[in-house]
Order: sequence, then structure tokens, then C-alpha cells
Amino acid sequence: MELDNRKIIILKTIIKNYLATGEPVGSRTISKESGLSLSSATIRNEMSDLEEMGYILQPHTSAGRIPSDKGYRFYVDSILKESDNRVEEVTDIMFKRVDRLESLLKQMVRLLAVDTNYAALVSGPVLSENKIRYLQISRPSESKLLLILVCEGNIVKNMILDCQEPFTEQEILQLNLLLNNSLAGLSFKAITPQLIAELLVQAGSHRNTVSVVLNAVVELMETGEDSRDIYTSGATNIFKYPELSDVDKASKLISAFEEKDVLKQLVEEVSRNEEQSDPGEHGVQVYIGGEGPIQNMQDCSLVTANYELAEGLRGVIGVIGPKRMDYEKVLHSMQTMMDQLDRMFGRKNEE
Amino acid sequence: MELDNRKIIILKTIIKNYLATGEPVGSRTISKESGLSLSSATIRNEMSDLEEMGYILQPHTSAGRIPSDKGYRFYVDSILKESDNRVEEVTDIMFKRVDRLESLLKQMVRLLAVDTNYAALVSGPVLSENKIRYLQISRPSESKLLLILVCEGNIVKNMILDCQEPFTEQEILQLNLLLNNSLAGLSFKAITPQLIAELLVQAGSHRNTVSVVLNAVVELMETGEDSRDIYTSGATNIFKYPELSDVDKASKLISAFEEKDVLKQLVEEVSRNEEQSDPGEHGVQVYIGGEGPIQNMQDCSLVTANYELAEGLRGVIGVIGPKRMDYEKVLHSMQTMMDQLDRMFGRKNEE
DNA sequence: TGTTAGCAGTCGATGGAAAAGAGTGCTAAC
DNA sequence: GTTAGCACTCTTTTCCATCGACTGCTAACA
Repeated sequence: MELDNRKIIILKTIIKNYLATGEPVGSRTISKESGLSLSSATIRNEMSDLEEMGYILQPHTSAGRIPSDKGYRFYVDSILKESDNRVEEVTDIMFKRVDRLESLLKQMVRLLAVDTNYAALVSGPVLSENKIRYLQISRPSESKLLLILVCEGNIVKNMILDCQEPFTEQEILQLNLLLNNSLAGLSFKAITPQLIAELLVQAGSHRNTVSVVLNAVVELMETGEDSRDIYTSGATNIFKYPELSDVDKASKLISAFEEKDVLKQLVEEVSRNEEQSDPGEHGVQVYIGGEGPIQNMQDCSLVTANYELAEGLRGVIGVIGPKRMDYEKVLHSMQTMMDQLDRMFGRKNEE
Repeated sequence: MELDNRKIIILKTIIKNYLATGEPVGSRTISKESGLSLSSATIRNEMSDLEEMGYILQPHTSAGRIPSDKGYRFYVDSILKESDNRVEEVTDIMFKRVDRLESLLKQMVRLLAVDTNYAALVSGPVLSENKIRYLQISRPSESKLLLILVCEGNIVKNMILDCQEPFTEQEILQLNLLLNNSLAGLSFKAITPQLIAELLVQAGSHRNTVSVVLNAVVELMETGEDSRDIYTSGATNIFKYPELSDVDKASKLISAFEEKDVLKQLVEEVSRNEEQSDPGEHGVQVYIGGEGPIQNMQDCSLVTANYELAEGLRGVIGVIGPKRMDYEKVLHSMQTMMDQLDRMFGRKNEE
């Protein structure tokens, strides 16, 4: 059997309607709303076919039809094909105050949640592929060493180290010079054992301290990996969707949004997937049902995209909602948000 | 009418029972469980009195009694009086890995939530009364200035400033010296306009830059105020309490826990209250019903305490649950947690 | 005078039957 | 190929009777 034009229209009508109401859609409704001048009986025949083909299904005998995963998949694909000439809808309220990346991300995620009526999340950018731009050690007190690390994208990290060793001002200056000359411009992965050994030799009498510092540098770069911040908003939106709002499911979901660990894993997996896929626009991915990273969220769908603030400084943005998510709206919202980010950070902040 | 001993026992029995079950308590139950050898009829008479006195109330005619706010208040007060010889119950799993304050606080709040079965929150410490220990500016690139601020308790803050002005190495060293000499040891409030003016004079030709830097310092100190982090855990515990778990109430509460703004305000108010009260142990406060900062959470109670990591570096820890909270347990858990914190940070980390 | 047993009455909770409602599938006619 | 109509199915809602948990009151008792 073939998915002819009429079937497509009916399928889309079913999905749109279900997205809007959350209720199974009956033949009469479609007859009235599809634009096709067909009676409910005819529609019923077509629906029978669609069900047989696996695009829709019936929760119980006397109910209307709801889209199956295959149906959703079809719908999303067809949207992705259409989505070119998009008009801006999300306005600039978005960036009232951009002074800090964090508040920017928070605003983004809140906007996304409000705009879509689903739960939204944004991961802070991660700098695994990122490069050291500048680093510096200094002496805030006699027994401490303060290590400052500035990375691509002006991400600043710091760590306080214990250090009893005496230093003259001069020595600290030299140390800073040495470290900057050898490490600036390097990515995390470029700090190889060989490089470290080399530096230790050059460090001369302060090799112990240098060793400690280098370890700290590596640790700081690494903690970017697993301690990526996750901002969320609109977790309670899930109560708007009956199929998710029984206490058990809701508790699980909301806990995931509160304790960020699950979301972190999820983001990790998503960004791993993205690397493999072709580096298209923003690597939009849609996971339906228990696919991929959301195996534990059987009744949810997840839409993600990647943003890139600067070379190698990437993060993930996502929306979690019921399967009957308004994919069109969500994809559009995300697209717009990505565009905004591009415009703000574009290639222009290479400095 | 007087609250005699027998009435007190009955009242306590009612409250304890209600805390455990969440159900209104009837006269027969009390007759069996109070330890008093009285028939249910006698208890009924006493309950009538207690209701008249406002300690308990009846949700509807044919139900048992539940504690009123006045009843809870009485109960909490009597616990606070008794609570001296407390035994340790919370073990040391608490501090598996202390390397970062943040993860410590996260662990604390999680533990508190698991331990009490209510929603818990901890505010990151705030340094309004805190002092600058060390500060430093440096030049990560030609057009930028990096300002590093180390405060009491080794809190490190930073900010990147735009600065086109040329500097020699020497000048930066001098500037650092000047700033450290004048600002180290000062609290936020001690940075007066006079002081700033003075420094600008001393800065000579670089007064513009110094002005920018000083503004940044003030801003960094200030942002400690309103951008205090809030960590939460166990928000979904509220589903365990029927009186809070209808969608409306739950949504509100959980939203508050997700978007931290409400909690921030709450913490602000709590710490303001604490300042006024006598600086007892940990300034434990109990808000019942719509009292004080939780006016919007009619059906909840809030228990808070203050912790102090170092001179002037304070935060708030709290538990939010239904009015029928197990106050005894919560107060005890908090106490233990505070003790742990004291032991860890005590006065010993004055360095 | 304080305590108790017993009984009538109230009110929410429970459960099951009946009715209503929404949809389908099928058949026969157009 | 399309449609009207009807029988059938299954969920949802409504209603009502019953049950159970209490209380308040009264009368009896120590």
C-alpha cells in the first residue's frame, strides 16, 4: 500500500489535532477539519489503512487514533524538509542583559520553556576541544598558590593550591612566562606527558611546584567535561500533558530536572551523537519514545540542537516533552534561538 | 481554660500521630496510644476543649482532629526546649569528597532531603560582610584586563574588562601593589567613595583604568549578594504528602524549586530575620503556614538554620515540607548537619 | 464531680450499576 | 469510490446505596 497524498493529509491532520488536544482523534473530527470534503466513513477507511501501515494506532477499540512513533517520525521529517523560509518570531526580549554567559543561558532556557510549553534545558558550553589562551599563577598568601586559566571564549577558571615552597617575585614572573610560552594556544589534549616532562626539565629547581601546577591545569581543563552546568526551566510544564502527569512519571522526570546528573549524561550522549553525524546546521536531533539517550523516558520525546559560541566551545540545547510534542513549533523555536546565538557570538568574537 | 498536663499529652499524641499518618486523628486512637488509661469518650471531652482553645481543628464534622498552626507552634516550641542531649545519627557519608565547596553543599542538601523526606535547600555562602584577601589584575591579551579577587574563605571571583590603554609590565606590578595595599582586608562596605577618590589620585596617569577596576571590584562583591547560588534536592518529595500533591500546589512549589528566584528571596528574608534575632546556636527558625517568608506557601512549613564557614561567610540551609512536618526529626537533622559544618570549617581555617 | 458506655447522627469514602458519549467496523445503497 | 446508518465496543461520568469513622450527647456509674 502506498502513502498517497490524501493519506498524508489525513495523517498530518491527525497528528496536528492530537498535538493540540492530547486526545485521540476520531474520523468525524478529521472529516470536518482536514479540508478534504470527505465523510467520516471514508476517512475511517483511510484510517484503517494508516493503522495497518503503522502510522497511527488505537489506544482502545472505541477510541480515535493517535500517532505512532512511525507517524511522529514521518511528521518531523516532513517539517525538517519544509523548514527553510522561517520568519523570526522570538523577539529580542531575549537578551536584555548579556553581561554574563550564565545569565544568558538561563534566559535562553526560560524563553524556550515558555515559548514551547515544554521542559527545556541548556548545557553550559564545554571546552574539551578548547584552547588555553592565557594562564597565570600568583601568591595570594604565603602558603598558597593561585592558578588562573583563561580559555578560548574568555572562560576563566581558577584553583587554589597549597604550596609551602618559597618564591621570589622574580621567580613567579619567570614561571608565568615559561608556562604561557609553552601552554598558550594548546588544547587540553595537547598537554601530553612528553610536554609535561619537557617543562619539568625547564623548571629547574621549582620542578615540584610546576608539576603541581600542571596537574591542576589538566584537572581544570577536565572538570570542564563533567561539571558542565545544566540550566533548566519549565519542568512543571509536564503537568500540562496528562500522559506524563501521574505522580510516578512526573516524579521521575522532575527529579531528573532537579538533580542534574541524568541530564548531564543525556547531554553527553547527545553531543557524542552529534559529532558522528554530519556537521549540518546545528545538528538538530529528535529522539522519540525510548530512543537513544532517553531510554528511561518512554513517554517523552527530546529535541536537541548544538550551539557553538567559539571554536570548540559547544553546548547543547534541548526540549523535553510528551511524544505528542508540537515538533514544528519546537524545531522552529530552537532554530530561532540558534540564529540569535550565532548572531551574537558568530565568528566575530575571535578578537 | 488551662492547658493542663493531660491536655498536653493528648495534644502531643494527636500531633505525633498526624505527623506519622497524615490522617486526622480520632478519639479512639488516642485512647489506645496516648498511654493514658482513658476511654475514648473522655478523650473526646478533652479534645473538645483543645479545639475550643484553638490547638486542634476538625476538617469536617465526622473526621478526627488535626493540629492547627497554634498546635504546631506549641509542639515545635516544646521540642526546641528539650533538644539538648542529641545523639549523632547522620554519619560521615556526608563528606566523601570535599574538594569543592559547591559539591559539598550539593551533598549536604541531598543528604538533608533524603534524610528528612522533605524538600531541602541550601544557599551558597554570601560574602557581603566578607573581606577582600587579595586581588590582582593581569593582561591576558592586549585589549583585555583580567581582574581576580580572592576573598575570605578562599572564594575566588573574576571579571574580564575591556581596556585599550597600554601598560608596561612594571606599571601593572605597581598597580597591583597599590590595590592590594589599599584594599586587602577591607569588606565590601568599607570601599567608600572617599577611598575610591583617594586611590584615583594615587593612580596618576592610569586613573581611568583604576576607576574601571574599582567599579568591577565593587560589582564583584555585590554580585555575591544577589547571585547567591541555591542548591535544592528532593523537590519531588512533596508528592508524598497528599495535602501538597494536587497539580496546582505541586506545580507552584516545584517551579519555585526550579527557578531559584523565589528561593533566593526567601533566603534573603530568612537571613535578614536571623540578623535581628539573638545570635544563638545556628539561628534556627521555623515558619509555619503562611508565616513570614513563605506567605505564598500556605500549606507548607519551613525550617531554616544558618551556617557560617568563616567570619562573615554565611549561608542558609532549609527544609520545606507540609505543615505536618516531623519537626523533631528535621530540627535534629539540621542540627547534626550544622555540627558537621562547624567541625569542618570551624575557626581553624583562619589560616 | 469526673469517667464511661452507648447510641444517634453526620459526612466523606467506596463501589458498583446505569447511562452517556465517543468511535469504529461493516453493510448496503448510491 | 463514496456515503449513510446501524450495531457494537469500550471508556467516562454520574448517581446512589452502603460503609465506616467520628463526634456529641445523654444517662448511668464510681
